[in-house]
Amino acid sequence: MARKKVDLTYITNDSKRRATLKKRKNGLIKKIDEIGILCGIEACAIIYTPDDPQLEVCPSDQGVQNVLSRFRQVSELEQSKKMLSQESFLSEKIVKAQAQLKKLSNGIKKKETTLLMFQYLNAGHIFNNANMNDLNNISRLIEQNLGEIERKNNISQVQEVTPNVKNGGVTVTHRKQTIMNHVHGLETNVMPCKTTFSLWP
Amino acid sequence: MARKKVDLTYITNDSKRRATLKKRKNGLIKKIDEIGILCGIEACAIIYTPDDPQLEVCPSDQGVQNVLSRFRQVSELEQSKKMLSQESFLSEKIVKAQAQLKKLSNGIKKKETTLLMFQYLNAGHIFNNANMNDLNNISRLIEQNLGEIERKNNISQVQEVTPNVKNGGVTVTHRKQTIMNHVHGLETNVMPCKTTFSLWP
DNA sequence: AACTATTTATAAGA
DNA sequence: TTCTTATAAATAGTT
Repeated sequence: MARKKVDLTYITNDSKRRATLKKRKNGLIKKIDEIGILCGIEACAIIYTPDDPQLEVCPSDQGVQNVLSRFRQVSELEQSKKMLSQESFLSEKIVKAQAQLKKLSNGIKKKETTLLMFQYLNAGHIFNNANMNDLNNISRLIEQNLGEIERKNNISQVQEVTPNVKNGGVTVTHRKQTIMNHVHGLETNVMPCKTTFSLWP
Repeated sequence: MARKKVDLTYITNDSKRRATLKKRKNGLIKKIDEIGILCGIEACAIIYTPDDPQLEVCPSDQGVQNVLSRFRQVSELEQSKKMLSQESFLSEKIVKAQAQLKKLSNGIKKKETTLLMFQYLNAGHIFNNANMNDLNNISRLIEQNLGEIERKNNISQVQEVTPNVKNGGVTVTHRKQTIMNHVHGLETNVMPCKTTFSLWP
């Protein structure tokens, strides 16, 4: 918007294109911030720039930023020592991480924002993986069953998958326990986040 | 931006706020579109409006739109018949869905976009669930191991979690198989997507 | 990175 | 609400 009407086609000139991207990215950040504040809604934008490996976060929610940087630190740490697999150590880490997250997520709004950020981070490293549809199926599945898992903390009964009308779902006690074992055994083997976004909550 | 300088505070007047949201939302869509075209990058925005349950998708990628609507149809279908749990039927559905996705994801770019969309849809229904941190941990874990699972399609060896330097990871053959059982047994018990976004890829 | 001539977005008004 | 218009804001080209 200036000096000349934009013609909406790919800018082939490299430096010109990078300049435009920078300017418009900033404009977009501002707009996203504004619409959120003015209209009292959650808004964010993702700009995927393959060449520029920078992850930006709006300074509006310091809590989320803290979570993010902590998350990234853990990712890097685990990347360099992938071999750690002592269950006691790992489950201790999970408990700590959960406590931190719970502390940060006192309001539902904050919770939602935090979740979004994790989703995007996740998307970042999943991009380098072919099994996205599998992952999607599995995460839906697990999400659905986690609540039940937590309620029945002491599971000893070995049971097969059977319909359970009262629950409006399926009873999978034995299998759920096995999933939890997985989590505790492998949680910190985090994939490095090779793909990056510009991102604002 | 007009007639008066905006003061950046929440607009308390209801109709005014809705009007502003509508205008600025449109502006944002346009900007997102433009930056993507001009700079040749992937860009999208999410605007979470609790009251307006509409999921918008830019008409730029018809393929993604198709996937989305199909995905939503499946979600609704499964919501109304949560009880289906015959493994044969379900794994057949998974195979079909995977084929569809593969067809749509011929380029990496398209693949990335599709994944983003699924992530957001996911975020939508996870919002109504308290276990987001658990889910995040688990999905990272599973994502990491799925590639290996697929390679070893016929797993019969029962093995405990042991360090495996050659893989740069952990051998979890038995447990992985169990996770796959879960997937096949429960995949279509999809949570309804109660929360909605405005969304553009 | 800063500047400015313009275009574009939009707050208020009709 | 939708349309119009005066003005603020964003930004293309320039330095």
